[in-house]
Amino acid sequence: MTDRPATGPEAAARPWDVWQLFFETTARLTTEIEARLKEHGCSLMDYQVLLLLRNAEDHRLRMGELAQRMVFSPSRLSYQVGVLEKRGWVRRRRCAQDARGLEAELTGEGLRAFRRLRPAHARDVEELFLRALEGDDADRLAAIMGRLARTLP
Amino acid sequence: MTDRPATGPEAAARPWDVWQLFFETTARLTTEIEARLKEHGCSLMDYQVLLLLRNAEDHRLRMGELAQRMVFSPSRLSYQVGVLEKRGWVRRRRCAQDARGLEAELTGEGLRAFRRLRPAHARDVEELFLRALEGDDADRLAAIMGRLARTLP
DNA sequence: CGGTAGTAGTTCAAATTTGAAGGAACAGGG
DNA sequence: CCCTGTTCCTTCAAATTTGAACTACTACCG
Repeated sequence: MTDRPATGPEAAARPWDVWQLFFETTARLTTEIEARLKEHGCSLMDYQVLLLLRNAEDHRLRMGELAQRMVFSPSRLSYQVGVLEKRGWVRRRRCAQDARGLEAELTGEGLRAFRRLRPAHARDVEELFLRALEGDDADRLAAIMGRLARTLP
Repeated sequence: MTDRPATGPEAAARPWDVWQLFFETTARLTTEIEARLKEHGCSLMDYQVLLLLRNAEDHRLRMGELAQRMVFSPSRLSYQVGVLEKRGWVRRRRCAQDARGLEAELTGEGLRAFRRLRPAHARDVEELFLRALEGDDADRLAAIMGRLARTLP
């Protein structure tokens, strides 16, 4: 008797191995996607900020909101927006409702940059991530990620 | 007719949404696990290096091999091992077979540190990751990650 | 009002990460 | 043996990330 009786055509994965595989694969995947995007002069985090702003109402988001969605600390977001601002892709505006707050707003230049970067990045994600998902993998993965997200604090 | 006909009880996930959810959830998960591990005075990358060395033959690995498995650039690994070395958890030894190379070796101190850290970290991974996996989620996730890994360059 | 606690972002120094450049050792012709 | 090209790792400067202050403003209570 082993601790892993064969229960089907696929042997059951050991929980800890699943974690390790998940962790390593995630790192490899994002590293590769990042490397390809950088050839076009943009980091993955730069791109994600542009994406979030583009999808936002009026192409703007409060700094705090943006930090939440990027899973960034406040200071990291502040730096990140600073970089994009210097590049002319984003602008900071004081928030009308709350004078403490700021909004990051996508500039026309930023929107053009996003549109320019999107095709290549979409192809990279398609090739490196989506293409590997077979059958209902995408739905299963989405369901699993959704459960993980809801469990998180 | 929409572009997403209902094909079952669960609506099909849009590919791009799956990618975004995967990306964001991964970030939240590792950020939280990292934060908890750090309360015990160790970063997640520190821990991963200790883990790889502990599982290696003779508790040693070539720097290059370690870099590959950590998905680290050579310079990043060099720095990381330097940190662990200063802490007394790892030692560098010149490689006998190839005088160009070095091996990172876990010290007794390092092994003790690993054993001290493991319980809490295992609980964190259990609570934040494994607990959210229902039914055959673990197997499916492992299969998907395996396919992703094999697709990567 | 005035005081007090809490919130939103920024800033600064220290730690980490990146990417280019360099030094030493192997490999394999010529 | 002596080149020449390659591998393995380190080093250095610049860019990024962290975490602890710090500033300005809001919210609420007396």
